[in-house]
Amino acid sequence: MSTQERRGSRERLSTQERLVRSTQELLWERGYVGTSPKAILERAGVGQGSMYHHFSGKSDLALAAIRRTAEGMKETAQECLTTPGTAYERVAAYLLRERQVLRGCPIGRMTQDRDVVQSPELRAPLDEMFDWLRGRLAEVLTDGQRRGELAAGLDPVATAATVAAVVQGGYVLARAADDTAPFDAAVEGVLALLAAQVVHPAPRPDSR
Amino acid sequence: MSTQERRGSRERLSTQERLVRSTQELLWERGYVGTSPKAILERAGVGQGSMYHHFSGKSDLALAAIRRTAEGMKETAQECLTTPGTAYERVAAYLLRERQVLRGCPIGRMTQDRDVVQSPELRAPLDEMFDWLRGRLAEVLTDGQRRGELAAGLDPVATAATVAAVVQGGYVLARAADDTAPFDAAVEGVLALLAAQVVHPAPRPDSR
DNA sequence: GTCTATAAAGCGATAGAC
DNA sequence: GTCTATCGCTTTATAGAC
Repeated sequence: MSTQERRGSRERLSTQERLVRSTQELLWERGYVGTSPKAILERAGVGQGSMYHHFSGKSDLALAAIRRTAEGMKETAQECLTTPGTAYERVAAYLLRERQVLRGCPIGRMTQDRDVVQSPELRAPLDEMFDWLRGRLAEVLTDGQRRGELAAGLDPVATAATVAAVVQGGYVLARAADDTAPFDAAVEGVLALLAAQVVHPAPRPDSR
Repeated sequence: MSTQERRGSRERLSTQERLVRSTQELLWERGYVGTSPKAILERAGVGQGSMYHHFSGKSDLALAAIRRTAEGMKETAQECLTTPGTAYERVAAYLLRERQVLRGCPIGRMTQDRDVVQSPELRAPLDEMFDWLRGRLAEVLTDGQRRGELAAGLDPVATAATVAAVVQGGYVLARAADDTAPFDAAVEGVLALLAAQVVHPAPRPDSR
């Protein structure tokens, strides 16, 4: 970690760091096939030689960018899923967190890129990230069942996959409509279905 | 409609038809950015002049292909959603229909293509298709409520968006994992949540 | 480390013969 | 209608000066 990396402004970052961040942005906006080294260099404000000095080529740079993005997504999700509250509330926090819906998921979008999915190295971070996410969601749901908050009949693993899929599919529907409404509706729908699994203790007549 | 179009074999189709079908396949496999006119021509087995005679260019040909694919998807979905049975069973028929999960959704994938979503003309068929799908799913669910099969508290519009999102997101998760399991789990999860909304009439002790 | 120059290949489109 | 030839541009990468 150089001292330069502490500041947020692009100008003070190392060449390597600027390349990775530019690639992260462009992969999100245009996908792997749609992102050219030239575009990356222009956004990073460096010459072609710098890129081929630090990275072996486009795929190597994309790998660094995808790994970085996947790590960031895990951190964001983890924050939502560890908020205090019931299991339902933690899942809701994940589903309702602020998102740039019309931009879609920077990791999910990579799954539609042929070159990415066909390369075991480039696909690995996606696989690992979604696997982790489903695992964490399942943990939260299992935890809710143990505490008696959620119905025992609920399948935590299947439900976790559903929750993750709703988010990814919500992005797809929203981008097709050029409108965030379908995303919000999909989230609202799954939250309502999940709410029906919340166990309400019988109200005690003598409770204060 | 020429007589040639009646047969299934590629050889007997018109040049125009071969171009459209080749484009449909390539858009599914490689997306819009990843599909070159050259690749289309090679798959269709025609020269470059033929393509520019029948279509104004790549985007024009893509428009024809996307419209065709969207129509096909509507027909397939409609078949599932009009099967005899309860509302739950019809939604289940849609969710559980045979799919080439790892290939993803040919329409959903287009939402990750910058050039497609940024063109109102190319995006229109996607928008229309998903809007129609959510509408039909909502109709089936509303129908189920009217017949007393589904809980009155269920929001048909939101739930329809959830169901559509689970399918689209399921594709994303499956492609990331290079495994159909996450898709199946997501579908299983939403079906279980929906099953909890099915109203079971109180068993009549005197029933035969 | 970073730059510019160059290259071979592919891109989307056009021209014009047949 | 269909073909081949060609165009101007971009892509990904390499070479070599500084």
